[in-house]
Amino acid sequence: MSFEHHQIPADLLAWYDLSARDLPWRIGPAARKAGIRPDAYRVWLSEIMLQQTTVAAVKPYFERFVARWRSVEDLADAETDDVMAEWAGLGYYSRARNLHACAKIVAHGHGGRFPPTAALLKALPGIGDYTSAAIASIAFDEPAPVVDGNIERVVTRLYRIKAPLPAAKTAIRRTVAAITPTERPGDFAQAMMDLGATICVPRTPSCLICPIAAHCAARSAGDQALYPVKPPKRAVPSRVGAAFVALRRADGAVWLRRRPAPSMLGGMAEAPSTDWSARADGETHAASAPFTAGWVHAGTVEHGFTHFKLALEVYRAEVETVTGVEGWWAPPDRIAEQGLPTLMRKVVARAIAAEPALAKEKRPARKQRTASIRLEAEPEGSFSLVDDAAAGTRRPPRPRRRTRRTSARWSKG
DNA sequence: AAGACGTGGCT
DNA sequence: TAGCCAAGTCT
Repeated sequence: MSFEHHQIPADLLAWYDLSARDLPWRIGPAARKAGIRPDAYRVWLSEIMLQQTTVAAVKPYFERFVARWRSVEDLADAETDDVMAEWAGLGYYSRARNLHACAKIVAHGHGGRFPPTAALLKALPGIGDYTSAAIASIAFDEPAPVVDGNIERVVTRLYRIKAPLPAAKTAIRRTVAAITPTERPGDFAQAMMDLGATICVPRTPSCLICPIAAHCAARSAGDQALYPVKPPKRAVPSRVGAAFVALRRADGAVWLRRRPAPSMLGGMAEAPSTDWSARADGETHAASAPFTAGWVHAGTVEHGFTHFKLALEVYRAEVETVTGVEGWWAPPDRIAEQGLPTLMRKVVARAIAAEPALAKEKRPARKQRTASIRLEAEPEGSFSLVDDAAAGTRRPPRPRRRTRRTSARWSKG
């Protein structure tokens, strides 16, 4: 098989010329061959956003970022809180912090130009092995070995690499370096990623239409499903906590504060919440309310993170004002601008959807619809309360069975 | 160097 | 449903 290695780039690039995905941060293969290079700012921004994140999720964020900040200098001059708020919902928020730090270095330390080699790029915050190679090859034509999850899959199949990840990374990188062409290295990297994303997919790869099936050892052996070999996953533990949503009686504004930078969701806005502990009960929640108010249990929000599951008990209270604690009021029509991560959007949505305690006493008990109600950020920046169960949206009916929770009323002290 | 770090879509 | 997975980086 090895005597055919030199054919891989040619066959793959021929396929890419016809089948390249049209993405907002890309220039097409035709433009690239005409000597046009993509804007390094857009390449960098897209690569940071795409870390562990799907293309579909990234697209609207990318469009909003480049519309708001047209250059790396613009982004460097933005307020960090604005950058964080614009990032809200994309996840892995240290990326946004590093993004802004990187923009400042490039704008004020490198004259607004990204350094053009992988080695130099890798010194910048948020740019590691993959991203440095991707930017260097796509924006600057350096034949740096680009290795992401797609390419790991493609290469372990091409060469039947049986060593489990991540130990196999060194061998994979060496292999990618050996087949990366000096002509069109950026298109080669993007072609490999397109192949992994559309044909050489994890479960059932479409080998019949693969442009490099002829060079694939796993395809020959028929064991392509075995690669890449990965270690078993650890079970994810559960944590619990409570969140407190104060609503200003006058206008329905929500009291928010900022989470400390180095923590989970660091630097993002939140409705004040307790620590998220491995084990806790109502007593802990009560003692941890941020201030005294008529807190009423409004339901539970469940949220899955990478390394733990979280169940947050949501309490709401209607108040005149708040004193003695750090934070700010977010008017109801401006909640979308506050930079609430998805977990906290769920929390606020749950609290707003909960019926006021007084009304509740007058009405017959009604089943809670915790998971069907959500806050949705509209593209224009508005923020709407969506009730899937009532609105007749044509989502497949979700199996919903939720134990009715009694509203516990208590106040601090 | 293994674990922290988000979220949404798909099976 | 519950798990798996996605253009990784940092410590």
